[in-house]
Amino acid sequence: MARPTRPGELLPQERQREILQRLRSRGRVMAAELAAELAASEDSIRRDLRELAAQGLCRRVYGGALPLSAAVAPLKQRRGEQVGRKLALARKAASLVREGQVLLIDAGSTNAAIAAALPERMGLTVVTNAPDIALALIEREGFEILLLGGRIDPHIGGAVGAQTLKELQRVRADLCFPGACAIDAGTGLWGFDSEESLLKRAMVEASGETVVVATSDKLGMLATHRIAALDEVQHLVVEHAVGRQARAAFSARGVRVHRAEPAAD
Amino acid sequence: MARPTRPGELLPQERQREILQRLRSRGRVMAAELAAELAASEDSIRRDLRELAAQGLCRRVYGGALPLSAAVAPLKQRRGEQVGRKLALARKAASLVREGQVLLIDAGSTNAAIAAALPERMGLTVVTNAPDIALALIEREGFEILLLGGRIDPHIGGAVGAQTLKELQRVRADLCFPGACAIDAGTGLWGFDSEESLLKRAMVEASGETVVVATSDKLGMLATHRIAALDEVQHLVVEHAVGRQARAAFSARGVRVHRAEPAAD
DNA sequence: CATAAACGTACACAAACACGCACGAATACG
DNA sequence: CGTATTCGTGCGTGTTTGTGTACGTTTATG
Repeated sequence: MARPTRPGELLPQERQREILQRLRSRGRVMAAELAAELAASEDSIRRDLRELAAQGLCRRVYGGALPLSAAVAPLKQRRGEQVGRKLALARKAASLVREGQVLLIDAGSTNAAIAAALPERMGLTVVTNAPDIALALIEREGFEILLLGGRIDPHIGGAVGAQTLKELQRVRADLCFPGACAIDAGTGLWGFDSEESLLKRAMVEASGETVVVATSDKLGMLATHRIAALDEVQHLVVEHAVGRQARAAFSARGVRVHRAEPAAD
Repeated sequence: MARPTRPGELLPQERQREILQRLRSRGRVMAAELAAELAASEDSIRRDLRELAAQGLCRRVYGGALPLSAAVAPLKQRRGEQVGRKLALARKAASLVREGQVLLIDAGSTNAAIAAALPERMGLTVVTNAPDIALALIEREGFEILLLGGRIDPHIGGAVGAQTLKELQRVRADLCFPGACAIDAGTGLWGFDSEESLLKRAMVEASGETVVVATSDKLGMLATHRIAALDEVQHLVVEHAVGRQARAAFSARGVRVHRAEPAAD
């Protein structure tokens, strides 16, 4: 393939702009990662990095590049324990997504992390009721974004209520990420808020498969509002530390359990 | 084909205007793509691009052209650009809001500044199609927020299209802030993008009063898509530097003109 | 110290490009 | 009314630019 610019592809300058943006928001970029996300060969990525470094816009390191020590602050914030764990979960969850799928992503900080971890240039369509998730995806590229409207609940950070429910019924998704719920191997999926649970229920119904991403404290927990039975949940993403027994309890009931990588740094 | 003007064809200037518009709405154009869409040879397109670049209206790159990095710098930067000027405008615009009103706020960096300048604890309801505006208000307190759903245009930074239009029709607002448009004392309000303008038009219709907040470059400017006549605009907020004559042209036609305080910065 | 991944360089190829030219149409002018 | 001029266009020419591949070198890691 020796074509400089193909219809759906990125121009070199666009790619470099994209790299700089990632550099700012993530604090680091890796060549192989960029190659996959920007649909270019590692060689082209390396060429870009070389140019950017020559312009003094980044610092090259073995494996990728770092910002010019300017935007270290966001990286430090990211180092927070909770955030590190969520990042690992999010990465695992994002890895379940396949080319061209339609994703239904609920509001919530864990789901926001998942959205941030989604690969670009895979022709993904994201339907969400959360402004922060929509905003994060706008600032990246290559996503078809569908916003669910309605009255916003400030505590949830997204639209809920009848209007949202109604809009949701016009959507069919492949994969659904209902936000923070409690999940129990015997009784299924539970939510804490009435209206919120109603919406999550509708999301599960509107999707082919459902992925539950659960921090450890949500495992084996019950709550007041029933969202779905366990056989409506196809995937469960848990933290690395979750023991074999706990995982087996779910996989025995037909749920595919995915364990996140141990939080690196 | 060597005829300058053939019945169905575009004049060079028309073509260039068309290119600029695409550049605005898509964030990039490619020579081959334009050639197909505008029914011209790539050579002509390249000539156009060369001229536009010479005029400083775009940046040429191998394969096509990009907006002048200022315009393309996704929201985050654009927001930070003319903060001083926009802040002054936003403050003035926010001062027009009265207790308990329902506001209809379009997407755009200026409008985001207005939303940020809105007073809390006034029982305001904000209806918006922009995730960033919704998010900013969630993080404050005392606002009732209604999100308009629909497909999101990444360059506009908000929902547009048929779905959004439909949802909008279920809303009545007191005050409307259509985002960055061109305004002319003779012909009224104009927009740059077709779908975007359609939405703005609907916003104006759904509101009791309309407030146009215009940076100086938008005054007396025309564009391709008509949004509203001048008698549908009740308020115009302009920068401090705008001269008496320009202001009089509007106030003579029944528009209340508000001048922002001089930018402090 | 062995090994694999990441890196840089050199090269070939195709797309995109700039330039010059000729043609057709509209306009200007005697 | 005929001729000259101007302008935009398409086509051929050679050049530039970005990309992938191949191969040797450097770097991190156990």
